[in-house]
Amino acid sequence: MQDVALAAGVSQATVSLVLNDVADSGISESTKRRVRETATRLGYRHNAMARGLKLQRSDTIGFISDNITITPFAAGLIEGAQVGAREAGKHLLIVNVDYEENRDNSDAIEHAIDELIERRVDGVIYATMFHRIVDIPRSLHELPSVLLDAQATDGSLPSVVPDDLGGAMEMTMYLLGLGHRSIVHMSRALGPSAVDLRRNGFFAAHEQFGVAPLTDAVIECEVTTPAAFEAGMKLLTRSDRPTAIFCFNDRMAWGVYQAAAELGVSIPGDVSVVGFDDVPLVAPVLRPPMTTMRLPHVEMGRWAIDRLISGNTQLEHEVLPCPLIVRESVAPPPEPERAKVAT
Amino acid sequence: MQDVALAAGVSQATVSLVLNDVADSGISESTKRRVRETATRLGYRHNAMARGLKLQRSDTIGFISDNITITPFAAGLIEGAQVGAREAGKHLLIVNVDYEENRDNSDAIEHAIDELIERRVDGVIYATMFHRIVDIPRSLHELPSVLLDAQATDGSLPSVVPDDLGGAMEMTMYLLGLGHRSIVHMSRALGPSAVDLRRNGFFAAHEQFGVAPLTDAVIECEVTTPAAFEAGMKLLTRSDRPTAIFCFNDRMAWGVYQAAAELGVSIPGDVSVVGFDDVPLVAPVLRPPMTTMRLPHVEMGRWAIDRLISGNTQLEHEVLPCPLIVRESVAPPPEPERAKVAT
DNA sequence: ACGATGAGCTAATACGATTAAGTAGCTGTG
DNA sequence: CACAGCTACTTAATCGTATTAGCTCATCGT
Repeated sequence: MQDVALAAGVSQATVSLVLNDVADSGISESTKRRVRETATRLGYRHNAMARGLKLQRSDTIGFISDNITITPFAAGLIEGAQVGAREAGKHLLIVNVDYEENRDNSDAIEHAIDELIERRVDGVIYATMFHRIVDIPRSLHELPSVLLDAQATDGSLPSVVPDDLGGAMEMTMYLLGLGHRSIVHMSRALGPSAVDLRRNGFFAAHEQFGVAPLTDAVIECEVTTPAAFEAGMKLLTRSDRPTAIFCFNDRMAWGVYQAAAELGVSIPGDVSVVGFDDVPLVAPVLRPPMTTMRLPHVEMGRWAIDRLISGNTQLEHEVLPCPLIVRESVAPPPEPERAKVAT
Repeated sequence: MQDVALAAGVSQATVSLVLNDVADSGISESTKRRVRETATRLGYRHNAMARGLKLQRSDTIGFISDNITITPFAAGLIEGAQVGAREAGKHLLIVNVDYEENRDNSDAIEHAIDELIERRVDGVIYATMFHRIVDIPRSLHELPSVLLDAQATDGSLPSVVPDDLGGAMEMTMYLLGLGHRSIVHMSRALGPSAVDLRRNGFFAAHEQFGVAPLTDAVIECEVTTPAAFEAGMKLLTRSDRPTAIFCFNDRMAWGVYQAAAELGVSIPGDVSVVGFDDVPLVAPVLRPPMTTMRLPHVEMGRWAIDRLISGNTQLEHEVLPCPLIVRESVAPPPEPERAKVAT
């Protein structure tokens, strides 16, 4: 700026006033033009660190996430946040932290937060790739923070999560509404919120509908396609084969698809199969395209950043709806063959 | 720092020397301890902006990428870069830019680069999600930059890309080596480097092996699972059905799997099917698990960041190998049924 | 002719750190 | 006892910007 000032024959202060378009600066148009020209000619670049130092803000938002690699979900969360940030003239400083369910890595997280604080980020988004409940590192309270796809054990921070409960309810109601009365929920052992909530939604829908769930309505296995395939093989060859299978997520549903294909069981003719998450590379390209619940990742990312930027200090806990994506894997239950007693 | 100094009864400079562990600072152990204690007690935090201003560096690397959302590849690239950055004490400032093949968005990219320069990032990684050739915005030359999964039209920047050519050759050689003589390459219209290179590799392998490729060895369709399914249906019902299908990527290969299932064609019994990319959620969980080439995303991300941090100014063009991941979708070609003339 | 007014700009300072150059006090030496 | 040399600090300049109070000068009204 000093150089530009010298070359344009004005003071450094003038350059600052001109380049920042300060209202009421009282700089004449001709000077403004001259300054701007010189700045471009000399290839002047603002120095965000100096400016940040003076202004006491960085226009940067920290984004801490676990295991970005493993899941296809990170992208949506990041994109939502990114777009919102750009609109507000902010940038995203993304830090990835490895997370394993059994390993305590709070050190790594604390460290990441410390570094963000040193950079004087305007706020922090703490995102997890699966909806779950987390302990909040103390230092997160030193600055505005929002939880993304997670909730605090002590509820001490605002957060945004998908409506797993409502989504699972809606999906189950949808199946019940079509006449299904023997629905199995294929899921994993309880633990992460997403698992618990979806299962609760499954039962809540039955209750609301006034239909008793099957006695062994839930079958558990690992959350992988091959594991779900194995489970599906058993399930579909049972004498009391259910008419609909509601899978915890799309990956598992795919496994059930594979089992059905192997056994010559038709979807949705013989059995309806639905998933959850709406993974773009999977759900719409299965044959037949799969009905599932969409996880509002982009919207959640957006909510988090907007919340942070708005400066709202209220302790909110936002639950965003999961839209039902109807495709072709669901049909009314097949007519029972033997007894067509009374229509 | 001033506050800490006051509270500890020393000068601000001393605090700086202590907290930065400056060698030969000649500060006594007792003073050091006292300063550190006071700093902790007062909750002192370094100010990265002030430090950056003074030191003229930000310890931050800009990461520009297109369409982070659409592909499952971004995660690997980012993770590799992230890990390398952390080891070097740097951070990643990630900017996402929308990219559509037909839309010129160089403005958005220029803008993103400008903002990174204003933040005085130590360098920029410019990543694309598909290996292709890009025009380099002028401003990228103002600071150290590396191209990730892309090459410059004018070759003016160092870059790292996967060995699509070599990978496709290796895969084709593998099939040829097993005895396959009628191999079809299912791909899309020429354009992006990945497409061209893999196709070239396919033909180069034939040449090197001294085997003439089929006359209509390449069939083109859209790069989606459903499109590949349609193409696969046609291909597998042809009278001169090939013994092996080498698909441009895993998504397409999946479509061929679907077609094979539909037609009762056995993989790999009747036809061998291979893909490319090794998409984690797809290739290993198909039935049977699919043989494919792994794209070294994490390694490329790592190479890019290391290259940037090393300060090496040489104009390198790194090509990283794609390992062949052998699973179960390949077998020797089936014995021809009619003519077992001369073994 | 002269003070008031306003337009158009500048000088000075602060933001929070790093670091080269100094200084005060002590010790050992010839 | 003078002084070099060391230890353990401190002083002060500097990085690039934003901002406010104040300065200069031309113009205007009376």
